[in-house]
Amino acid sequence: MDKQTITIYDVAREASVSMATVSRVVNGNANVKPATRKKVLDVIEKLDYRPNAVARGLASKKTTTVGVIVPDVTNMYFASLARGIDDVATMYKYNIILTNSDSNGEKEINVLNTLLSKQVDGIIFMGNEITDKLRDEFKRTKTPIVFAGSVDEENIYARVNIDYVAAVQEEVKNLIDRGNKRVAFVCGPLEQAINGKYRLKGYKQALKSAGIPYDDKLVFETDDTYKTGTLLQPALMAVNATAAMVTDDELAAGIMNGMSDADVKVPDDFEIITSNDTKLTEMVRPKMSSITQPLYDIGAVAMRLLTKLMHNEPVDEKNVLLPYGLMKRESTK
Amino acid sequence: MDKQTITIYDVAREASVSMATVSRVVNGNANVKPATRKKVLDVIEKLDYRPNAVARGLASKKTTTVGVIVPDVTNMYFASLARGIDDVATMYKYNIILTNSDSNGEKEINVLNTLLSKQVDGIIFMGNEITDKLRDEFKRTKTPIVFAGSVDEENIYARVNIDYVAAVQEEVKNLIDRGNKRVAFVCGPLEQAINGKYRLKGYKQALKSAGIPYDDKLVFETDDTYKTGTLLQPALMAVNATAAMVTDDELAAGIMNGMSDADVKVPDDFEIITSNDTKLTEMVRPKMSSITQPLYDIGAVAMRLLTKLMHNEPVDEKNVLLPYGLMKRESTK
DNA sequence: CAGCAAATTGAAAACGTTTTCACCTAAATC
DNA sequence: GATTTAGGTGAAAACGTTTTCAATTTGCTG
Repeated sequence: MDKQTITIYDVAREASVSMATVSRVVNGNANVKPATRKKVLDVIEKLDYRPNAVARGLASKKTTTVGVIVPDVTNMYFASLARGIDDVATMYKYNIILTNSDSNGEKEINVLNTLLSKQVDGIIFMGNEITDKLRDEFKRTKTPIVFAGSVDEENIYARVNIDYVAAVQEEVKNLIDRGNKRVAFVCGPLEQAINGKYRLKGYKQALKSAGIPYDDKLVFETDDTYKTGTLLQPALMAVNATAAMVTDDELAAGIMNGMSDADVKVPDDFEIITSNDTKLTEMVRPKMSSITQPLYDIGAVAMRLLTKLMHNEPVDEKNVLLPYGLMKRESTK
Repeated sequence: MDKQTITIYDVAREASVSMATVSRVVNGNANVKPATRKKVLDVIEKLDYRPNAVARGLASKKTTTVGVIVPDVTNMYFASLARGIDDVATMYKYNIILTNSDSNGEKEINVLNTLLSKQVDGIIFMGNEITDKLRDEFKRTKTPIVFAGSVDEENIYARVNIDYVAAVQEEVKNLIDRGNKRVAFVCGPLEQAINGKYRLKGYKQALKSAGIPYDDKLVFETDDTYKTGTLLQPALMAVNATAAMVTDDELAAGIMNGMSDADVKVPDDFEIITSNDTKLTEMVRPKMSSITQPLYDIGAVAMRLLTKLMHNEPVDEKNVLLPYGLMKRESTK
């Protein structure tokens, strides 16, 4: 007894109808007489027939599978998006092939190509540094692509984000209004547009509005890890920063713990605001104030958008911006 | 111009060879003359031919895709396993279809069936309560299945875990040796064998060795969430517990923060040990002492095991136990 | 240089569906 | 009751590969 030996043909024979008819009842096609529908259904039940999705995919050119490219599921930010994606994918009868890219351009290209060879019906991409080579690969395919929590400066692809510029600007303004003259900006790689072009822009705008000159000594480009954060305290002190706007929660947690370990009191001596509002913000002490993002929803909306694209439905706005908020907790005064 | 219109047939024609030969070079079959191999390769390059994995799957009955059933990727424990799985899957040229089950029996069955209909070559299952119905579904298929971080009491399926009984026993013994007479056991659902049969057993054994009678008032069955943990302080105090062995890191973090918020000092007034050693343990203050588990490796080894099963290679031991450790941090004396 | 084994190729049959037509029936129209 | 019309149905052709088997070529052996 092999894997799955009962085919549509067996059902057809047993029910004395054609394969076409079996296919119709399996697919809920209306044009089949109730009596024969029942007959076929009974045989399907009796034989325990399960349609082979691969054969179906070949014949119909639809796999009901979408590819999801994510830097690292182990990062709670992305895990939350992924969960939102999977939930609405399931809702629409799709499955997701999940791949970790480590934000590595070469891996991203490889993974994209294997996803395409597997004939996924659509792709959701997360990752913020889109190299020219990757962009070229994107352009080669007709398969719909949407970005989740990732910007597209060239305004080609559908994407869902929050307004990073405005959010950072607002938070940095608050920091300045509270008397901080030297606010550090601690971020992931500046090559990533989300940091280098958007968040940094918000930071600069806030400074400008407040009449504070931009000082690049206050900008700390990191690799977004907790560990790196824990090591940053001396450098931050060295430039006399009294607050930091941080672009990643784990990184921010690292900074905060580094401060505490060096007996710098948060928020009294140093204020910290983070950006992703993962559950980490609540678990850490003091709890971290954060820009709030609807993480799950970003994924969910991205997937919903993708279903529209896959079904050739019109989408009114390619650049969807979900509302953000500002959550004051205990790492700010 | 559609999705991907260049087929193996086009390549064959252009290179004036048969489809069979093209198939051979694509699959690296040795039996093809170097000259014609080069000719074919050139045409492939020129036409930018990409094999259609779906057609390939239908013809070969191998999809190079495995299904992964996980309670929730958003939980760092499972995210880490998933990462390990994906990395070795990639290494062996497999992709993973990732599905969240919320540990819901019905969802697990649905998801299993759609994975099977998609003809995955293997399945990795995470989740600890295996209902009879689910077990029946498992039995219906010849597709190899391995459990990751999940026990199989019936000893049917390959699985990779740590020795939960021994680990818990050891840690609880330490707690007792340090003078704690009343050690609470705070766990997820006891229906889950990993809690109800393994960890609880370790807890009981430790008590017994120390000559302490088992008191079920000290056993707290929860839903494994952070939030629930934060609410547990009063109940724990009410039964005069002075320490707790906790089965989930987020849950433990909740308990610890709940204690701190109620001015119960950890570890001086209350000791806490957790079980999964996710990076959360280091981020929280005080840092949590934990049983250490090689999370990534559990996933990686499970996937490696699955490749063996899929290739019909012999596996020496179906029940693989990876080494655990005990990491003292700051939540214990 | 005949004879045979090994290496290289191609034709065609799977693989298990969906989908396009054409055909047939039974109901509806006049 | 002849003529449409629409609903049901089946035959067979896709879909793009792999794989089997036989045919052809090539290379050796003596």
